[in-house]
Amino acid sequence: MLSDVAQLAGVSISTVSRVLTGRTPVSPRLRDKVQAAVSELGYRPNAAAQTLVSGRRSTVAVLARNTLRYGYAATLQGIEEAARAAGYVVSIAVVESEAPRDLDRAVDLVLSQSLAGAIVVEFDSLGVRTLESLPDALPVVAAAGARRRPGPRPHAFLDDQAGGEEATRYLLGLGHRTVHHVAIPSTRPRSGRTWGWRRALESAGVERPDVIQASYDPDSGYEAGLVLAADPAVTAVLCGNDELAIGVMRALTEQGRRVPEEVSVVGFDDQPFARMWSPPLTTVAQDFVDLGRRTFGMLARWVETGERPEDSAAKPELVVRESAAPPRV
Amino acid sequence: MLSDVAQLAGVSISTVSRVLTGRTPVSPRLRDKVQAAVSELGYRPNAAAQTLVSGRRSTVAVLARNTLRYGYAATLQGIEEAARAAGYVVSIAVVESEAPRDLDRAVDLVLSQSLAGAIVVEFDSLGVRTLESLPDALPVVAAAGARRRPGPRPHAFLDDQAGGEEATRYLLGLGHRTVHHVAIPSTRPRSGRTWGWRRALESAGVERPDVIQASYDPDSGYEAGLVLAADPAVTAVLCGNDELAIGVMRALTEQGRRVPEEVSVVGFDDQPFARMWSPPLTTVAQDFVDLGRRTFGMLARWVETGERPEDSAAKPELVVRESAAPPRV
DNA sequence: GCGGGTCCTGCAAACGTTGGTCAGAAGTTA
DNA sequence: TAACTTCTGACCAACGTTTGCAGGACCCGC
Repeated sequence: MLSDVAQLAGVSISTVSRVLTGRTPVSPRLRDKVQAAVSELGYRPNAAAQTLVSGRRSTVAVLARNTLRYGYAATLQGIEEAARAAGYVVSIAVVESEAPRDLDRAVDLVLSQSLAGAIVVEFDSLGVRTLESLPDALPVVAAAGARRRPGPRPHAFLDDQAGGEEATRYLLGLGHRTVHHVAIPSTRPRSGRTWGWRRALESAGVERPDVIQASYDPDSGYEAGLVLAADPAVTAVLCGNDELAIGVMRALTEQGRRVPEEVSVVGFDDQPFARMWSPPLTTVAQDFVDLGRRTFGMLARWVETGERPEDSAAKPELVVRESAAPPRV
Repeated sequence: MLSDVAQLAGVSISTVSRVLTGRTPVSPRLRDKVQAAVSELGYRPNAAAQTLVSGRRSTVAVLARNTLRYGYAATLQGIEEAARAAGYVVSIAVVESEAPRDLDRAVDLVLSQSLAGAIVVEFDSLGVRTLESLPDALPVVAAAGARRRPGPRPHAFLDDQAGGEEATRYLLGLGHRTVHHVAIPSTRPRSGRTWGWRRALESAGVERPDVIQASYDPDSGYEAGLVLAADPAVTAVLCGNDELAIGVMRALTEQGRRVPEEVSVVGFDDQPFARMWSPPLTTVAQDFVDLGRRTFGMLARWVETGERPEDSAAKPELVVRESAAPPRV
């Protein structure tokens, strides 16, 4: 309590407040006395009272479908890191499922706080819906996987379309006739890695196989791998993420098709285990931690200056390791 | 603002407050009018004002060394899930390094909020320091990896000592003469998986090799694997976590020692990729998500009833897959 | 030594809720 | 129909801070 400090220091409450906020000059003599009293009492300002009167908010909420999967967790880490450096607290709310009540629940919880702003991790279609259900008055920045044209809310994104294109061109460049694709669920139809893969094939004038739709998990990659293994024409596979890639590779090797000698496999994300796989996984590295930092940076600037930030993009990078090779002739 | 709602509904501010808090009965007629006004205006109570006057807090902070590594992220997920269900918001603060200023920074940020309580993820030695620097007045529960005797603060833990013991006995039971161990950094000397491994060897009356000390990462497992591979007497290795295990396996196979035919490897944690490895990894599964839920449950009960909770424990479970086998005769 | 200016300090009013107290209305019983 | 009980609704203080305003102390130059 400010009044206890004031009493111990023998000054008025407002002087203590001024010393602590630092906005108004206070004479060195009183300042020292106040600081001594503060540390003697171990005083901590009451956050509720502060935001009530000053309107200053210093927590930002993160809404995400998941916090465990690598991309989400890494983005969250980046956000937290940047927020902590800037003196903001970050709170999290996961949107459990597609069910409207789960969305409402998460949004309610988030809005029940006194927020400076919010970040939604828009790596999936639920993210898009989440973004829409937040009030317009709240500054919200989205951290997105795929590039998209500027919309009502600012986005920081990873240009995974460019990544998909690059990886596909790389496989084609190795001499493969075409590239198969095991896709993660996509946010919107014409964006993302799948679209990049498609464009690369088209601009190379090459036959485009059907997309094998999967989820995010290795199991689902394994299923896909089984159907791929059954088709002798398959020599190169681009997977929507690294988990899918290891599932695919597992199925392939179990069916006696060697990677990369008979089939090349490329992943996406460059999760920590990717380089430890056997063979070490060639994959498209996405810097999620940096995405998180950037997203928070945009939000903080918005909140502090009042200027709505521009979208920001970063290009993923192909990391060549050993799971892809030229086809056997 | 409550007054806007009151005006629109044609009632007094306190009536609106009564309707919203629900503590005092209000006639159905007015209640409906108020609720209509609330939804028309999209009114949300001001959280700062509420906690200021009522003293009710509904955010819990989580302090952790890391949020990306599997065990931490999964624990966090469990905490968040339970908290959301109970209507609490969770905020996170990572303690970046051993440096005191990083600890202070995180603790300051956490304490700058109006907290109901806090949880520290005590999987490492920094966790125990964090626990110590939180004020005694704040309800704090620790989520710990290793069993420990009851201390000043309540703990929820995973009994990884039992897990380490079981895994070691399993390898011995397969016929291995002894079991080598690649250890993660430990919180305290006589606890955890390493201690379990040691006890299992001792009670089997078997020679105990030196511990190979590693960090948490595959690279460090790889280093360890290299020294293990050079020693022909090594036939079974228990690793402190799954990342270490894959690093070890990679080094082993690179050096021409086949897993599990020549060397058996067992991991710890059962991360999602473990069952997709080749060979699928035999490992000690720890339910971190459940640990998180339990920890939050303890904290919530404490906060709500005022009774300090008892420690709670869960035993990990050995998941037998294909990376361990009887030694060649 | 005095007027004018510069700093500093303290008083008091907010910020948006909650919840206790009290008055008045409605319902019930004799 | 009067008196009594039981609710319902209005008013107001309080929560712990920040900050505009005004007055007090001190310093400088004339």
